Amino acid sequence: MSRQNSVPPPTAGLSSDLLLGPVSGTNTFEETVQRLLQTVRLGLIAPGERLPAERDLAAQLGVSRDTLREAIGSLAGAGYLISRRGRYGGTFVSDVLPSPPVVAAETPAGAPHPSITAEEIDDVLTLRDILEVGAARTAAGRVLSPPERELLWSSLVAAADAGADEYRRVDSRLHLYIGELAGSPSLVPLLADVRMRLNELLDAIPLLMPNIAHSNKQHEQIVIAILTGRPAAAAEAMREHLGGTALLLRGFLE
Amino acid sequence: MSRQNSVPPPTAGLSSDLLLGPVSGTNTFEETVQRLLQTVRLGLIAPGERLPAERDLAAQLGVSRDTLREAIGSLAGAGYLISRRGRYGGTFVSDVLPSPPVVAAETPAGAPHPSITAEEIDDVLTLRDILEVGAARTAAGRVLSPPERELLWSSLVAAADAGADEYRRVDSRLHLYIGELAGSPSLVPLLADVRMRLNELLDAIPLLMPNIAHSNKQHEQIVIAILTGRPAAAAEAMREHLGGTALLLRGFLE
DNA sequence: GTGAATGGTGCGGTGTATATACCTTTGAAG
DNA sequence: CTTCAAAGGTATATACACCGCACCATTCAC
Repeated sequence: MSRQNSVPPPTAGLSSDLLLGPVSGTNTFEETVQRLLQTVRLGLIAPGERLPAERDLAAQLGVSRDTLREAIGSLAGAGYLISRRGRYGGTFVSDVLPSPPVVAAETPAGAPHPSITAEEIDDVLTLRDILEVGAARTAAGRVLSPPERELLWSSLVAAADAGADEYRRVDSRLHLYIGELAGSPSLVPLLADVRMRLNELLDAIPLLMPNIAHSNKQHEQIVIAILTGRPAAAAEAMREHLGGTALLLRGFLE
Repeated sequence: MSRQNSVPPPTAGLSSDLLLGPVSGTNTFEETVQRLLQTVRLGLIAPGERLPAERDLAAQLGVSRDTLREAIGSLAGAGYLISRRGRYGGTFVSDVLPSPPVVAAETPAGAPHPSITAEEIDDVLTLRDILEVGAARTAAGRVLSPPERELLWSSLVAAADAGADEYRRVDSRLHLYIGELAGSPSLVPLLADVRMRLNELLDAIPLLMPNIAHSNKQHEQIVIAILTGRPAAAAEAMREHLGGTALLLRGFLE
C-alpha cells in the first residue's frame, strides 16, 4: 500500500487518479438491459408499441439473440416489456409502466440513504446543466432542416399536451431531441444517461401541476430560441428551466 | 391490446433508435488498457513516474491482477510502460513516450481515411465545446479552496513553461483539472475521453510555437476568470480558446 | 388449413476473467 | 554477507458469459 512514497512526485497530487475508479465491469447483458430500459423509460418507444423482432434487434445491438433474450426476459419480469408469440407477435412495451422502485426519500430509522446521496444529486444536476445548456446553445447555432424544425415543434406540443402520467416520458423525449439537434452523436447517449439518473431522483418527489405548467412555458422559450437561431437565448432559457428542477429536487431531497 | 397503433405511432420517427448503436462490447481487458493509456497520455502520471504496485492497482481498478498484467504487458510492448522487478521495482511510465501511431492525414492513394472522418472531427469538437465551456463556467461559479486555487495556478504555470515535447500532456492536465474543479465527478471521465479523441486528431497535425504562445495567453485568461469567479468570462475565454484549436484542426484535416 | 413471422428452447463451443498459490528478482537494512 | 520484504513473473484450475446454430411452438392473415 502507500503509493507516492519516495518523492512526492511533481505531478502527483493533482487530481486524478483517473485510475482509481473501478473499471465498469459492464456485462454485455447488463448493458443491453440498460439500453432497453432507456428506450422505455425515456419514451423512445411509447407504451403499447412494439420493439423490433428479437433477431433484428439483436443484430442492431451487436449482441447475440441469447443475450438479448435474457435482457428482455429480465425486463419482462420487471413489468416493462411483454412478449407475444406467433405471427404479428413480438415484444411490446407495457401499456402501463411499473412505477420504478422508489428510493425512499425519508430515512426510516436514520440509516444512510441507500443510493441517493447529496453528492449524487449535485453530480447529476451539475452534469445535466453542462450538457443540456451546451446542447441547447449548440442546437440553436445550427441550421436545422425543415423536418427537424417540425419534429422539434411537435415534440414541444406533445410535452404541452401530455397528462401527468406521461409527462416524465414526453419531457425526456423533448430534451433528448434537443440534444440530438446539437449534431454530436456522442452527446446523445451522455444526455440519455444523465437523464436516466435524473429521472431516478425525480421519481422520489411528487409531480405538481403548477410545475408542469411552468415547465411547458419554459420549453416553449427554449424551442423558440433554437428555432430562431439565438444560441445565447436558448442557453439562458435552458439554464432557467433546469434551475427550476434543481431547486425542486434540492428542496425535497437535501 | 396496444392502444394507439391505429395511427402511425406519434412517437415513432423521432430520433432515436438509441437502440441502434452497437453495444460497446467492452472487454475488461481493453477497458483496462484504455484507462492506463489515458493515465499516461493525458499526463496524469508523468514520464519516469511509477504506477501503483500491480496488486494494489488491480484492486483499485476492480480487476484481477491477471487482466491488469495483460494490459500492462500490452502497453509495455507498445513502449508506454516499463516494468522492473525486485524490491523498489514497479511499473513505470516510459521516460520517452512513443509517438502514437499517426493516422495519415493525407490519403496516399485516395483511399478513404482509415478512421479520421469529417463526422468524427465535428463530433469531437462539438462535444468538447459543450463539455469544456460548461466545465469552465461551472468551475468559475464555485468557491474554490486555497489548495485548489494554487493547484490550478501551478497547472497553468506548468503549461506555460512546458516545452513543445511535453506541451500536449501538460495542456491536457490543465484542461482536465478545470473539469475537476467543476465539482461533478462524472464529468471528469467524459472530459478525459473527449480529450483522448481530440489528441488523436491533434497528433495528425503539426504543433506550431505561435499557436502554443497564443494558447498560453488564453489559458491565463481562463484561469484568471475562474479564480475571480466570473462564469460568463470563463466560458467566453474557453470558447475562444477551443475555437482556435477547432479552426486549426478543420484547416488541416477537412 | 396452410404458410409465414415471431417468440421459445436446447446445446455445444470458445474465450475471458477470476482466484490462488508459488517462484524469481532486487536492493536496503542489519 | 546474510536476510528479508516488496515487487514483478508464472502456472493452473474454475466459472461463466457470450455466441451461433438448429429446431420447436404459437399465432394470425389469407
